[in-house]
Order: sequence, then structure tokens, then C-alpha cells
Amino acid sequence: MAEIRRGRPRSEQSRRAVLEATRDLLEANGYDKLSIEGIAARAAVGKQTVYRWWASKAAVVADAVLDGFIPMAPLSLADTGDLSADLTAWLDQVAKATRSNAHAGLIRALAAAVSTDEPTGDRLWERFTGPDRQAVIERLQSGVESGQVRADADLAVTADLIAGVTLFSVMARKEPSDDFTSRLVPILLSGIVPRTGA
Amino acid sequence: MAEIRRGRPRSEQSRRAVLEATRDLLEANGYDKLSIEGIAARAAVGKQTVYRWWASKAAVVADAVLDGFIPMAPLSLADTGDLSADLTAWLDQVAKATRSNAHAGLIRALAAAVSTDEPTGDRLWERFTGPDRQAVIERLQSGVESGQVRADADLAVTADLIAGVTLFSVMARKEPSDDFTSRLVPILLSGIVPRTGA
Amino acid sequence: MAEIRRGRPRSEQSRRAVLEATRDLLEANGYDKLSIEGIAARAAVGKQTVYRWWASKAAVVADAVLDGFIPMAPLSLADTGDLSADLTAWLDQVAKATRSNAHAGLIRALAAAVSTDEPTGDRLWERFTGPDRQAVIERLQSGVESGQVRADADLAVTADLIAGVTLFSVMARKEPSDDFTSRLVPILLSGIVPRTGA
Amino acid sequence: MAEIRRGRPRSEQSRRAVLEATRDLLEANGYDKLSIEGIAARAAVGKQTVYRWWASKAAVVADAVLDGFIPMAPLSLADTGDLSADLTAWLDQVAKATRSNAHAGLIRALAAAVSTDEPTGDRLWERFTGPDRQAVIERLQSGVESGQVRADADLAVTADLIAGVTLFSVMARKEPSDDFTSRLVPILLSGIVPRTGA
DNA sequence: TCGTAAGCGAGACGGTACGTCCGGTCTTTTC
DNA sequence: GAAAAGACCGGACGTACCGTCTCGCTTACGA
Repeated sequence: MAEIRRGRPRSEQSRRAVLEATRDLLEANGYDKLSIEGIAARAAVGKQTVYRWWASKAAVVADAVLDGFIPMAPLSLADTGDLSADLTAWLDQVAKATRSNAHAGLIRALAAAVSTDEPTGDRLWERFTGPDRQAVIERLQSGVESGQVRADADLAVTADLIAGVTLFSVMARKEPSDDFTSRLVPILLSGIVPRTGA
Repeated sequence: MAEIRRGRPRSEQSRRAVLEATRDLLEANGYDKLSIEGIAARAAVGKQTVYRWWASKAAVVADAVLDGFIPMAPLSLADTGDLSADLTAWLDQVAKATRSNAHAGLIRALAAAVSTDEPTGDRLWERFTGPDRQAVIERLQSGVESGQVRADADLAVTADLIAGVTLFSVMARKEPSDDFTSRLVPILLSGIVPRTGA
Repeated sequence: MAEIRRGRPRSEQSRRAVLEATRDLLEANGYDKLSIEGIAARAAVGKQTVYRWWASKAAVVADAVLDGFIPMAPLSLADTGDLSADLTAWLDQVAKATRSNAHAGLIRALAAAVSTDEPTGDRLWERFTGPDRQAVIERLQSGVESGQVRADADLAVTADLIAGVTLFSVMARKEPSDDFTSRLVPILLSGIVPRTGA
Repeated sequence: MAEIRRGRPRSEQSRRAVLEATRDLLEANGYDKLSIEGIAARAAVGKQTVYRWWASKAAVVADAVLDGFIPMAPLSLADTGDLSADLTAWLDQVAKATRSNAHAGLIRALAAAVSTDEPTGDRLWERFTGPDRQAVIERLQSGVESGQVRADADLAVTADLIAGVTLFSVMARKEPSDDFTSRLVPILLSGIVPRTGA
């Protein structure tokens, strides 16, 4: 069942070195000053070794992110029972994280990467936005069970709204007004709370 | 008031040639295969002439967009009196426009440009997202006057939600489900319609 | 007496494959587009197998020549008793052979190889020029015995003159004048014929 | 009449720097460790500047030789009236020069260059062997006038013999026997001296 | 009307990075 | 222990652009 490979096996050490170099250089200089040549040099690895395993700069960055070399702090979406408070707290966390220069730059870098390299972009995008989106959906689902969200609410669309507005404000480099989150949550929730009227 | 300039005045013909070349090459090969060298060559213009008037590739692209050399079809947000129908129609238009390969590529290109060049990016972003955002806000305001939207509704946040979810789906390269728009509008509206309950 | 070797014996088949690949590629692309990597690939042989047995590109080429994979037609220097006619005939043969594109290229390749790799170059040079040089000396010696060449003639120097002028005209890519050979032989002979004067 | 050149003119300083770097590196490491990359680096010149003006490594070397950056000591062929003595002296000079490691390496380098790059090779070869060959022919011609060489002697073929045997001994890396020159000259001369016999 | 001050196309300059090829070496499994 | 396979580091290849710098040539304005 296992694929039998002949010849010298891939060096795990080189793989790590490349990914670590990518992380360091990305932090230091940003995505578009990142170069394969520079990565190889810092990793003390032949350029060919990079080209052998990754198709593009975006692909290297994607692996660096996906394999956890570039820590994108996982933001926990608590479930205290109070959906509004939980969402507000989480969005404040997100706002804070994305406004930090390091992360905002990285996110824009990933946006550029996504723009440039289709297949890798897709993989990166999915892995990058997927888990958080899933967490949001699950929290909303929990809200359904506790009666804070009505049963037929469109959770997926709501999650996309949240992801979208977050992306938008990062890309726009907007200094968010302090109350942006607190203004946002009610609007989001009003789409999914149990109907109050007749 | 007007700055008096000595010496030979700037050639309008060269300016047009550069912007047209940019448009053609951007359409043909995409943003990151676009090069100043290539633009100058196709415009039959000295490289220095480009560098004299524009600070970066993103700046040239921005001018090409802003001066209408790259036609971003202006999408009209009608005011028929039925806010829900108007928004749905407009979002369908947007969805169609942004899914066309040409426009989606351009949008992602602009996203990359925004990521890369801060001051130009801001100008580009504002001019690019501003008018549509303004149109949405005005239509919502008209809804306030007609009583379809409550007076204290947070129009700006709602407009950002719309812009965000649109950007998000373009970047994600998602083929939108046919009913995405029709699922989206009720959620958006529920945040701003007059309160039905007590 | 014979060296007893342990382990798997050297593969004669690989040796032949390498030498044949060398011959083919040398014919096709010339000496300096020849690469060890290319030889190994065409011979379906590991690179290491080449490196195990040959020290350099020149060494492989040398073996290919010496083992007859690259046919350098052996030119026969007849002994009809007429030294002048024999030498003329032989030099005409040599001229014809060396002027053919295939052989001229090969000879220049060998010259380059000799320049590059000292020990192999020497071996190659000796084996390559030696036999013909020896044949010339023997024919001249036979001339001594028949009285056409005087006893104290300097046969070695004469042979070097012949080899030199041949190499020179190949390297110079000169199209030889038709009568070059017939002009050359009298001069060569005049240095070694029996003295006519007092 | 004069070619009107537009744009920035070629930098003479860069040209000199390249040729000087070539000379230095060639002396230091020999022809096949010479690299365009290395030349450009040492000359503090962009690689493209080298590629813009020279087609190959051989071409750079050729220009370096032809423009006198690589001094090939011009060997003077005196005319004392004694042809035999003059030739012997000159050949001793040549032997000494070509046996010095620096020169022998360079000559073999040029041979390799000639082998590799046809048009440049031809130019190089002609300029390199031409003047000496011409000097020999003129000295022989002078011998004709003084009666030491007979009028119908084949001076061109004799000059080729001399050049050939010189090239041959350099390529063969032969340590020349001390008396090689003194054995060579009589043979060469016997082909062209006035006939002594009937 | 003439000089001085830009702007212009052209194109060479020193550089950086590209993506590829090859040189030698090393490390597997297979024979 | 040799062989095929194939990854490793290193380094040069030749190309594409970067942003800068001269050139000779307009094209304006002000003295």
C-alpha cells in the first residue's frame, strides 16, 4: 500500500529550514521582498531544492502558514451561553489581531498570494478562512440549540458576512472606530434571532 | 493659482499611451506579469517618462482605472421604492460582474496592488470602493425616508457588510450559489428594518 | 596475480552504455555541450556509476576514443618503396579525414579536452597521436634502409613537423589548398634525403 | 556619414574593467574556471553589460587578447643576415615563452576557445597566429634577397610548418629536449636553401 | 531671437532575482 | 559491494526588469 520510493529520501531538515527561513524573511521584509533566492540562501539550501518541492513563492508561504511555522494565533470563540457577548468578544479579538502590523501585513501578503497563484491560493484560502468560519458556524448552531438563534437562520451566509467584513477592513487599512464591533454585532444578530413580532 | 511651469510641458499623448498600454497588458497578462519596462515599450515611450510621472506600477494601474481607461462598468442601484428588490437586483449585477473572469482578475490585481503600495493603494481603494459604497448608503437613506428602513439604522456598517461579502467571494473564487443573493438580502435588511416587536 | 574483488563485479553493460552514449552525444552536440549528467541519462545509468569509473568528462571521452567507440579511421601508411608517393598519399588521406566536419569537430574537442584535464589529456594525446607518429617514423626508417633517406636523418623531428602542421590546419579551420600536400612533401623530404652536394 | 547613436553611449570604463578583470582571472585560475559571472563581479559591472557586448566567454577573452590587455610578448624575429641563427634564436624565444606555465596555459585556453566558438575563434586565431606567421615569412623573404633562400622556395608552407610544430609541442605539453630547436632549424632550412647539387 | 529649462525617446548602466542546468556528493533500495 | 534512483548543496548560466543615468532632440517661456 505504501508508495515505495527509491533513491535518497527527501530531507526533512531541509524542508524545515526552508519553511523557517520563509517565516523569518516574511516577518522581516514582507511578502513582495521575499524571494526564492533569499529563502534558499538563508536556509542554506540549494535553490533547486526549493524549486523541487514548491511551485511558487506563494506555495512556500502557504506551506509555512499551513504547517504552523507562521503562527496565526488561533482565536477562540467561547461559548458562555451569551451569543452576543461571545461574538463581540471574538470580533474584538479578531480586530485586535488583524490590526497589529505584523498580522495585517501577512494577511495582505496572503491576499496577494491568492491573487497570484490559483491552485495554491485556493488551498491557502480554504485552510486559512475555513477553521474560523467553521467555528463561527458552530457557535451559531449552539445558539440555535439554546434558543438565541432561530432554527431556520442562515448560518452560512452570516459567517460569510463576518469573514467578509473582516477581510474588507483589513484590506482597506481602515482604522476601525472603537465601536465598530459593537455596532456590527446587533446587525448580524438581527438577521438570525428569533422573530419577535407577530 | 495655477503653478506656472517652465520648459516643455508634459505630453498628453504620452500619458494616454502609457495608460492605454497598461490597460492592454493588464487585460492580456494580469497584474504581476505587468512591468514598467513592458508598458514603456508598448507605449513607445521612454522608461524615464513613466518614472517621471508615476511612482510605482500600482500608481500607473490606479490612474488607468481612475481615468477610465480600464472600464469598470458602473453598476446602477435603482430606486424603485422596493428596497429589497432594488438591493437584490443590484447584488445580482455585482455578482455577475465580479464573476466574469476579466473583472475578477482585475479585482484580485487591485487587491494585490493595494497590498503592495500603501499610499497609492489607499487612493485606489477609496476611489474604487467609495462610489458604490456611497450609492448603497444613499439608497438606504432613501429607504429611511420611505419608511422601509428605520431612522436609527446603521447604514455605514451595513454598506461595509455588503462590500465585505462581495470582496470575500471574489477573493475566495467561490462560485456563488444561485440563491446566495436572495439569502443575503433578508439578513442584511433584518438589521435595519423598522422594529416589529414591542 | 589477478586482483580478487569482492562484491558485485563491475557491469560491462553499463560501461558500454556510457561509452556509447558519449559517442552519440559527442557526435550530436560537440564536446562542450557534453555533460556527465546527459551521458548518465542517455545511458540509463546512475551518475555515480560514471563518477565511480571516470574522473572527468575528458576521461570518458578518452576511453570512448581509445576503446574504439568513436571510430577514428586508422589511416594506413603504405610502403610501396616510393617514399614521396607514400607520404603524399597518406597526407592526402589525413587531409581528407580531418577536413570532414565530424572529424574536425572531434579533433578540436579533443584539443579542448587536452587543455582542460592534464593527466587524461596526456593519455589521450599520446594514444591519439602516438600510433600515427610511430607509423610515420617506421616508414621513414624503412626509407633509410632503402636508401631514400639518409642514415642520420632526424626522423622524430620530421614526424613532429608532420603532426604539427596537420594539427595546425585543423585548428585553424583552414580549407587547405588542393596542392598543400604536394607542396609540403618536398620540403619535408629535403630535410632527410641523402645529401646531394659535396 | 557617421552613425548617429541615440541613448546613453557605451561606457569605455566598463569595457576596460571587463577586459582587465578577464585578464586577471584568466591568469589566476585558467580558462575553464573563468566565468562571465566572475568577470562581471570583479569588474563591478552588471552581468548584462558583459552579455550586451560579448557573445561568449571566448569573445571576451579574444578581445582581452586583441586589445592588448593580455600581453602576449611580441617576439622579435631579428634580421642579422644569418638566417639560421636568426631562426634558431627566435624559436628558442618561442620555446621559452610557450613553456612558461602562464603562457602555455593561455595558449591551451585559446585553443579551447577556438574549439568552442567558431566566429570568435576564427578572429582570435587569425590575429593571434597571423603576425608571427607574417614575420616569419618576411624574414624568409629577406633571406631570398640575400641569397640564403632560393627564389622559388615555398615560404608559406614553411611558415605553417613552424607554427604547426610550435602549437603541437605546446598542446602535447612536451618538455622540449634542449636541442629540439637546433635539430629543427636545419630540417626547415634544407627545404628552402639554394640547391647545392647539379 | 535667443538662451535656458524642462520633457521626450532611446538605450546603457549596476543590480537583483528569476528558473534551469550541471557538478560532485550522499543516501536509499535492489541486485 | 556495485548499481539505479534520486535528493542534496553549490554555483554558473542567460534573461527579464528594476530604477538610474546620460545622450541628442524637441518645445516651451522669458530676457
